[in-house]
Amino acid sequence: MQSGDRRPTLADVATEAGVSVALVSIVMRGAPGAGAATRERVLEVARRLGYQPDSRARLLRSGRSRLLGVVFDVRHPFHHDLLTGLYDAAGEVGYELTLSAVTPRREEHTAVEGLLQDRCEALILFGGRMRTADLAGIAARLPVVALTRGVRHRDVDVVRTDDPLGSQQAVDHLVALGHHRIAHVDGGTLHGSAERRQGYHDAMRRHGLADLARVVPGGAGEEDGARAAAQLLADPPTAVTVFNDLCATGLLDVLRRDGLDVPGDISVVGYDDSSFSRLAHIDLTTIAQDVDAMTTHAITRAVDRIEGNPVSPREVVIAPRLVVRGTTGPLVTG
Amino acid sequence: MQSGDRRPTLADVATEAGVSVALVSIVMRGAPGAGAATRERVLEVARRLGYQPDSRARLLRSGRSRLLGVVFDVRHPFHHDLLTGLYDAAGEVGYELTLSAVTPRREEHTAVEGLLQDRCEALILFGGRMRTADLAGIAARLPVVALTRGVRHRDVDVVRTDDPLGSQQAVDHLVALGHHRIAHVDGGTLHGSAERRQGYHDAMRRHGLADLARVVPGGAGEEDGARAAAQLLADPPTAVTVFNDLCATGLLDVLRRDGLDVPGDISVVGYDDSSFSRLAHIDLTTIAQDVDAMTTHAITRAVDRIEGNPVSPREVVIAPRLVVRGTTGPLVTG
DNA sequence: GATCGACTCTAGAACGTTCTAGTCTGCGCG
DNA sequence: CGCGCAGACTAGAACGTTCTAGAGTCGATC
Repeated sequence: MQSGDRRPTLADVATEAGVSVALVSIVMRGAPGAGAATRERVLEVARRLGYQPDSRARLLRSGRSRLLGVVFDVRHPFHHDLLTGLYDAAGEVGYELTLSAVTPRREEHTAVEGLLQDRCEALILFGGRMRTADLAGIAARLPVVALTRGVRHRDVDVVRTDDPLGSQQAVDHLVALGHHRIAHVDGGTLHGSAERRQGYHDAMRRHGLADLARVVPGGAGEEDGARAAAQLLADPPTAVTVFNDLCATGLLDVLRRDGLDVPGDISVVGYDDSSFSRLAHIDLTTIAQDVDAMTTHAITRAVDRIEGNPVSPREVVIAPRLVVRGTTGPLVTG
Repeated sequence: MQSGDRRPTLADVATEAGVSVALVSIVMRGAPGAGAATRERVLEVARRLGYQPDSRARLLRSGRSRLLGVVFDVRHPFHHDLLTGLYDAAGEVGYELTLSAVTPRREEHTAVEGLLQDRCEALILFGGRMRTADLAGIAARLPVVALTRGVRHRDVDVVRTDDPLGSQQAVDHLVALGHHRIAHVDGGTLHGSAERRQGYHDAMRRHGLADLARVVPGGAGEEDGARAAAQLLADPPTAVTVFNDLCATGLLDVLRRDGLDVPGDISVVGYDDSSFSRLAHIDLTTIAQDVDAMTTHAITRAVDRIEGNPVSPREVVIAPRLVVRGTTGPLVTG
C-alpha cells in the first residue's frame, strides 16, 4: 500500500523544522548542542512525520554497531531460556542483540555468515557442532563466546556449566536419600556426556561406592532412555542419574510401564531442567543450569573483548543447581 | 584481540587487485560486466583478505533491504516450529529474516521497534497481545502479517488456522469412536478460545448431540486443566476436547491420579501439537496446525504486499489436522 | 576506414546518518 | 570599544556500498 512513499529521513525533518540536518541528528541522539526550544520543536516535527532513525546508516557512519550476534537452535528448549537472559544482560551494558537461528534445514554456518555480514562486534554461540578449526577462523576476526560447550582453542572464550559437579550433585542427593546402587545413563559421544559420566564416577568413588558404579549407554532422545531402561530392568538399581531430561523421560516411561513405582522402587534424576520436566506429569528431579550467571558472564566477556579489556581465564565454569521434584525419594528397604 | 584492525572493504580489495571499487562490487555481487580472468583474480584477493560484504552499507545504498522482520515469543514452543518454516519459505523467495524475540522482560513493543529501525520491508508477528490500534499504526508504514491470531483491521493481513474446524475434527474423531458425552474445556478469554468453543458446539449440534454439550472453564496452563478436571470428576464424560495441549496435560494428570484410565474410561484431545505432546509419557491426541502452509502463506503474503501485487482475501485460513495418539480410544460400554 | 555494438572497466554521485570544523550571535570583561 | 568566549547552529566530509553514465578497446559490418 504505502510501500511507495519513502520513509522520512533526517533531511525531511530538518526542512520541515527549518533547521539543518546536523542539528536534527543532535536532537535525535539527545546529544548536547541544541537549544531547548529548538529541541522541542524538532522532536515535535519528528513525531508528526513518524520519523524512525535508520540504524543501518547510523551504524555505518559511526563505525561501531554495538551489536552482538547470537546463534541459537530453535529445537533446543534450553536455548530459549538463554535468550531471555541474554537480552536482559545485553540491555544492561547498552548492547543490542541480533539473532540468527539454526533450524533442521538451516545450518550453523549459514547462521554465522548472516551475522558476520551484519557487522556484529562479537558472536555468542549456543552449543552447536561447529568444528574447532572453523570457530578459530571466525575468532581470528572478532571475539567469539561459546555457551554451553567447551572449545579447546585459545581465541575462543567459553562459558559453560560445571558438568562434573552437576552429576556429583545428583549422586550426592541420591546418597543422602539412602541410595547406594545408583546407575548412570550416559549420552554417548555427545557434548558434555564425558564430563557428566566422569562426575558420576568421581562422586561414587567419594562415597565409597565405586564398586556399585554402573554406566549404561544412553543418548539425547527419549528412545535412548527407553533402551537404557530395558537394559536396567534385568537388575534394577534403586536410583539412576541420566544424561538429560528427554532421555530421562523415556527411561521413566519404560520403568513405569514395567510396573516399577517412581520414586518408590526407583529414583530418577535428569539433567538440564528442560521446560517440560516441570510438567506435573513428568515432575522430574533434575540438574538446572544457572541461566542468569551464564548469560551475564557471556555478555560481559564479549564486551570485555570488544573493548579490549584484559580477561583472565578463557573459560568460565558455572555451578549448576539441583532441583528436587517428584522422581526422587528416600530408599525404601524391604 | 584484533578488534583494532579494520575489516577489509571493497576499496581494500580494489587496490590490492589493481581494479576499481565498482568492478569489485560487480564481481562480489556476481553481476554481469566483468571479464572472466579479472573476476577470478578479484575473488582470489577477496578470499585472501577475508573480505566480508557489509550488509548495512549495501542495504543503505540499494534502498531495498529484502529483510523481513519476525517477532516471536521465546516462551511459546509452537513459535519455534513456525520459525523453522519461515526460514525455509523466506529463502525460497530470496528474502532474509531478522528476528526479534519477546521475553518475559522484553515487550512486543520493544521487539517491533528494533525491527523498524533495521528497515525491514515487512513485519511478521507471531501471536502477541498488541492492540489492534497499535498494529494499525505500524501497518500504515509497512506491511504487517499476523500469524496465529486474528486482527480486525483492513491494513493488517492475517494467516491463521481454522480453529472452529479444528474443534470439529476433534469431536468428529471422538464421535467416530462411539463417544456421545463429550465435554469441552475452553481457554477463557484467550485468543482462539471463542472459535474453538464455537467449533465444538457446531460439531455437537451437527451430530445431534447438542443436548449433551458441556463446556467447562479452563485456560492456557496446566493448573487450568487440573481445575477443569476436578470439576469434571463430579460427573465424568467419556471424552473431552481441550483448549490446548498444556491445559490437556494438567487435566490428564488429575484424571489419572483419580484412578481413571485414559483412554479406557475417558478420551482426551488437545490442541496445538506442542512438542511435548508427542513425548511417550504424554502421547496426546491433538489438533496440529499446518506449519508449512502457514509459513509459506505468511511469506508470500508479505512479499506480495512489498512488491505491490494485488492480494485477494486479507485473511488466509488454514485447515488443521488431527493427530491421533494414545489418549483417545473407542468408547468402552458397561 | 569510419561506424557500430559488445564487452570490460572506471569515475563519481548517492543512500541516511554522524562527526569535525567551523560560523554567527550575544554578552561579559578589561 | 575591542576582545574573548560560550552557546546555538551549519556545511560538508565521511562511512562502505550500489548505481548511473560514460570511457576505452576490440572486432565485425557497411
